[in-house]
Amino acid sequence: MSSRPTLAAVAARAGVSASTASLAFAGSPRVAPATRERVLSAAAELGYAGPDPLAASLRRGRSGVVGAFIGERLLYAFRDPVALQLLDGISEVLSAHDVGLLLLAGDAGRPSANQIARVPLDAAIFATCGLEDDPALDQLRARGVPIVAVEGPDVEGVALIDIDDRGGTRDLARHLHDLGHRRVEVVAMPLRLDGTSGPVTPERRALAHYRDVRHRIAGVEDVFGLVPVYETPSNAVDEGAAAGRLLLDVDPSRRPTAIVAQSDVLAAGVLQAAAELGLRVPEDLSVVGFDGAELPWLTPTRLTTVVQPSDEKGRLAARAAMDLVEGGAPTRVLLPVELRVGTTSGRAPSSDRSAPR
Amino acid sequence: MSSRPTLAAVAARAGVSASTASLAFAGSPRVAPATRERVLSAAAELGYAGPDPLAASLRRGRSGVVGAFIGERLLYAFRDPVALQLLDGISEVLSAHDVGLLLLAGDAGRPSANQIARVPLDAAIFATCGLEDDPALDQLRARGVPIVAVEGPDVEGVALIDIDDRGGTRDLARHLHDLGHRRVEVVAMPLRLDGTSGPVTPERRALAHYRDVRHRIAGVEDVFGLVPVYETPSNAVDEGAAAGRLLLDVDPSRRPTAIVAQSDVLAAGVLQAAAELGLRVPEDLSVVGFDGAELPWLTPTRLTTVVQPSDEKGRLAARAAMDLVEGGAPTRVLLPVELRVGTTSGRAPSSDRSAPR
DNA sequence: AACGGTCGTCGAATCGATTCGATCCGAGGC
DNA sequence: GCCTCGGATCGAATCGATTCGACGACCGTT
Repeated sequence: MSSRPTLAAVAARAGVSASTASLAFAGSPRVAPATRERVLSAAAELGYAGPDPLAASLRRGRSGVVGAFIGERLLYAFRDPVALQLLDGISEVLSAHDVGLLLLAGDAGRPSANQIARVPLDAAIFATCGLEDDPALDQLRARGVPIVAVEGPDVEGVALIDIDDRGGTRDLARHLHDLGHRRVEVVAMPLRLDGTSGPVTPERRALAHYRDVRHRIAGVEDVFGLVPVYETPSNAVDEGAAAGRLLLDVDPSRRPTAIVAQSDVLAAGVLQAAAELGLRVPEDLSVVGFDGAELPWLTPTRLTTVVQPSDEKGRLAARAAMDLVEGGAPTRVLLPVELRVGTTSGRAPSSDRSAPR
Repeated sequence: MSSRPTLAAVAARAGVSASTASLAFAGSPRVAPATRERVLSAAAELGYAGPDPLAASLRRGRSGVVGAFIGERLLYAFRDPVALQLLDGISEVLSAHDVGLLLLAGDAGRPSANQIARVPLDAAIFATCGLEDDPALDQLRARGVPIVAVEGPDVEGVALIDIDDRGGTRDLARHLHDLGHRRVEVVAMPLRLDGTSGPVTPERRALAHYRDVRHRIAGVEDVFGLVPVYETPSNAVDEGAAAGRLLLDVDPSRRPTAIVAQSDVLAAGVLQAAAELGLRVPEDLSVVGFDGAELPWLTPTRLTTVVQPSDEKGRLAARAAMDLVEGGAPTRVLLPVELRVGTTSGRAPSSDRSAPR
């Protein structure tokens, strides 16, 4: 009936002071083994399960919890294999430090200000959201919570983990160019999460929230100049398929010979659309993706893509977070990516082919 | 340079007592609007972002954090669409209460005792793990943390959210029986997470950790009696495919005419294996799943399956957790499921057919 | 003018540990 | 026999808020 026993109660029963009991639980070498034993068995008798994490956190000034901000609703965010690997990497490192991982994703995709205010965070990782004007960002900074951004907002005082989106897409584009492709179109991930889809206008592009999306467009343009970009409302297979149908179901003379999807998931959708329309890949159409995600159901097709180290990204982000907690200064990292040629890219159809280089 | 301002500092600057300042931040109606204003602007001037969650939590005795235990490593757990929906449901409800969701999954799949001890939890939800002898369970109970189990451990004092696994599989089995199937085999999810795969012996079955797996076997046996059960090491498409290859690549006279996969994900794998072996579904083989998961890449195939309300399960679990936090008594819920006949089940091949009933 | 009732503000106790410097004790050195 | 040293334990301050009962002032009654 009475409330749980406290450290003081245990100490009293063991005949030691609270400070000693605390030391005993912390496993300090300054307490004699025999004493520790006494304390521990007193605790067992009282059903004391160890120091209250809340009280300990308050005193220590650390909560042992790191928050991960997910830009979308959980359900959608984790359909993305890259987001999943990222989070897995984060979780792996945090666990090793006995630190908890708090998921922050609201109903509308964005955690409420209230929620952020109530939750004790040692650090925050912006995992799949890239808003420089995110209100949560200011809120956290005001509170003095260290922040790590993964391909996220590039702001003073924030640690940054980036991958070479632009270089990677450039390699991809060059690969296609070498194969003789000249009519290339891009299927883009959302530029911001407002449900918009369709051809991307310059105005729209100026509104882009996500740096990776911008960079992945820029990489293609480095090689092909201005290309049509079609924005999907969400990074999902079916949206890729929908975009694919629109771009491919046109007069063959206007049909692109290659599609650069900004993610493997979108690319899978485009492949699906191509199959529906009876287009052979890569004979009639090349499709390339980005991420190097594991999509077992794609077998035996192997997507031409750019492999990024998603899990390493997560691990680095978590380590950066732990570093900041320890008082380290924010750093920036740029991770390399690697082109992986699969079975979905080939020479441009002969009627369209230009002599390579 | 100096540390963050405290409530006391803000109060001093506003010329009120700490208690009043606290009331002001809490939005209590007992504080005069003018005073509240003074406090708020004093806070703004000092760069005070609101009461420290840790201190507030300690005093209140609530941390505003609910933990979700994931039985596996994040990466694998969330490949399962059902787990994802479950978590999404949980997240939705918790967000509405301004409560944070802490993911507990260790490197080896199991959070370390240390991690659990350090993290302040108001309640814990056992989301995708069903161990009655989980050490974490005892640890949490000792600490007095309320627990909700989702198809999880059935223990005194724990709230339980269950679905009708047995009834659902029974419906599924009856459906197959009505179609004339007599040689039926089960592809099971892991009975416990130790990497084992292969035919399930009675001894193995006794070791089963997961109630849903046991119930889903029992449901089939209610109709067909003892049937061969093949255990997969992990609930994933490729494991389903591997199992499928083994069970289907045998002499046609011994080949099952129907396979009951314990999840849609496994069923998808079996379908893949069947395709590789040139078996037509449902003409040569019927395949049924469980869950009613959304697997967009399966289109246009529609799996015959049992639909369970995964998201509702999550929402109920979260509500149960909030209830327990408020001091409510643990309850048990059994959610209904519904058979959904798709395109993957049909009459048993004529050579095998027995006259239905 | 005394009194009852509100409304707003304040004091003080409390939540449950951690931690640093001080203290105490016995053993060993000279 | 006295002094020192080191290991074990203890006291007291502290972390930063919340909350309840008390208190003072002001208003309207009778």
